[in-house]
Amino acid sequence: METRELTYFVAVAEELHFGRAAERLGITQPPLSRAIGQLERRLGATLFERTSRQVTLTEAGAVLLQEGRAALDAVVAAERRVRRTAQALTGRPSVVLASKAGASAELLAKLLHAYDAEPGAAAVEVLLCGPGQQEGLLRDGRADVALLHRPFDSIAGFDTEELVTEGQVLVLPAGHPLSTRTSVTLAEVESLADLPQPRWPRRDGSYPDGPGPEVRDLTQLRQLVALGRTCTVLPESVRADLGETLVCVPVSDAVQVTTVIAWPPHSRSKAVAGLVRAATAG
Amino acid sequence: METRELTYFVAVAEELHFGRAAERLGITQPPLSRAIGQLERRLGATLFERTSRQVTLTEAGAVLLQEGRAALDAVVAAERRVRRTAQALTGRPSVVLASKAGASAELLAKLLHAYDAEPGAAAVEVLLCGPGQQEGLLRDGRADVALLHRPFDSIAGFDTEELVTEGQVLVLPAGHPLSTRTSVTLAEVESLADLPQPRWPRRDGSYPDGPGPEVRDLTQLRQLVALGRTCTVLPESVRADLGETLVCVPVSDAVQVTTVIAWPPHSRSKAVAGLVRAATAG
DNA sequence: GCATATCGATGCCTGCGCGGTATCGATCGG
DNA sequence: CCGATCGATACCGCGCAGGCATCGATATGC
Repeated sequence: METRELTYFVAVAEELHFGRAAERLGITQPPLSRAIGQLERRLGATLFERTSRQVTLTEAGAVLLQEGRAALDAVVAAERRVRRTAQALTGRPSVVLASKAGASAELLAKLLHAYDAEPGAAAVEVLLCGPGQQEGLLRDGRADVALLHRPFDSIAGFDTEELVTEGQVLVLPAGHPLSTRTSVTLAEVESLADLPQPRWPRRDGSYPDGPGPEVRDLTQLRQLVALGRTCTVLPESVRADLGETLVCVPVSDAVQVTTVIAWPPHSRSKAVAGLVRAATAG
Repeated sequence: METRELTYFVAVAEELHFGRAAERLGITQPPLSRAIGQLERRLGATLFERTSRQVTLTEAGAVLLQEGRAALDAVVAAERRVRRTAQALTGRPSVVLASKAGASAELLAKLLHAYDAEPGAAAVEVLLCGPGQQEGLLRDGRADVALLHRPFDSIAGFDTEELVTEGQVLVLPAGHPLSTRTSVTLAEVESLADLPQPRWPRRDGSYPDGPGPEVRDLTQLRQLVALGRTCTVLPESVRADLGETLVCVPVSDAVQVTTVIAWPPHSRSKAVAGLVRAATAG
């Protein structure tokens, strides 16, 4: 199976429409139809059920979508990492570390400081991204190592080391009735009709339904909390960079959040190893 | 990057010889040279340092070998798993479970029994293989789920659930001086000049140097122990199928061995989920 | 109910690129 | 210095990917 065929298949499987998929791929529809047909013949499996009005995935197709995405990610990751190591030879080597913007800020600072002190430390490019994106960055080679937060981020398929575990706090606008409490429960948080929970984007970028505001990052979120439009439950460490207008109250029954450092399981990179060492030593 | 190019690259990287690599690939040397050259140009990286007498990997080449193998495995795994799910639709679905021949026999039997009792259980094909091979089987899709033994097998990149943890015992021919002891230490085992430790094959099939006999599986090993040519340290559960001629003595300071059930992190398969459930429930 | 639009499949053609043969050029051994 | 080894290059032919035109099926509008 060639990566070209896989790319074509994934495009059709995602669009469920040959014409749009072809457009996305920058080719015309006929060769795409033929490529998929040929792939099906070679695999001995029907991947799509198609009428002239509708295209649906078969079970075999669903399997190929899942596995094929992983395979394609692995291929482009290989490509990117080779490019980067080649560049590294003509300059100071560098690693890309992905972290959620705003999360684990203090930990990240300490980590970078500790690693920089190591002899032969590489330049660390920090890639701050939205929640749920680090996984993809790590999988397709745009990042070499990432800070993830269990149980929110999936660590499936990566090697990890635990760094810190912390409880969660409710972040409220100052002056809210609950802001003087010493502790609240999740049930109380969810029943706050005046401060509906914010809605985060799914993998595909769409938002679930609900009354709360749509948010993409912590800066937005902080602003919306300060404006009294929402409240949110976050790991304790956010306390560090909250201003005067926001208040934290521990949530007694929220799950513990563990920050882990994660990397692709076969990483050969000395820089990644050094970062992991610096992280776990600190 | 096309999988064909990756396959070519891996062949050359493994052989470090264009002629032999071409032969292995079933093509002639010139197109192979061109394919590699083109790949290097497209990646903007030199992958091999070649004189007319010697080919060596560059650092970028080493990275591509590592990542490229993983990527190729992912591609062929996708292919195999699609083929298998398509077959499964025209008959009873089946899962392939890989386990080291001879290891965890009792656990495996219990697991299969428990799973068979589930409603809608798939047929389980058991693939008994040599030590260190399960990882590859799972990675390239020949197996869907495997029983691994930490810390011997690498679980990097898989999802796992721990099943049992056990100590290790020294397996000796009956009548050996140490066979009457209630416990021994690793130091004692290693100093047994009359019974040198057996040598297991590496990934590539070659054997390390040393005085002990070369072994490929537990049956061979058991026979060699019985013949008084070697001794070995194995998890306790081997006691179950040792005959009269072999004796076990607990090793006080050997690492604990954990048997885990492992599967590719994105597995969609109900059968795999069922097996994992049966394993952890038992 | 007929005309029309939509959409995937098919037939046909062209050009690129993969693979083969022949050969060159560099390096090492005798 | 000659020959053997091995990767690179030149040249050629064929297969296949991709484009255009069109077909057949199905849902939609008047």
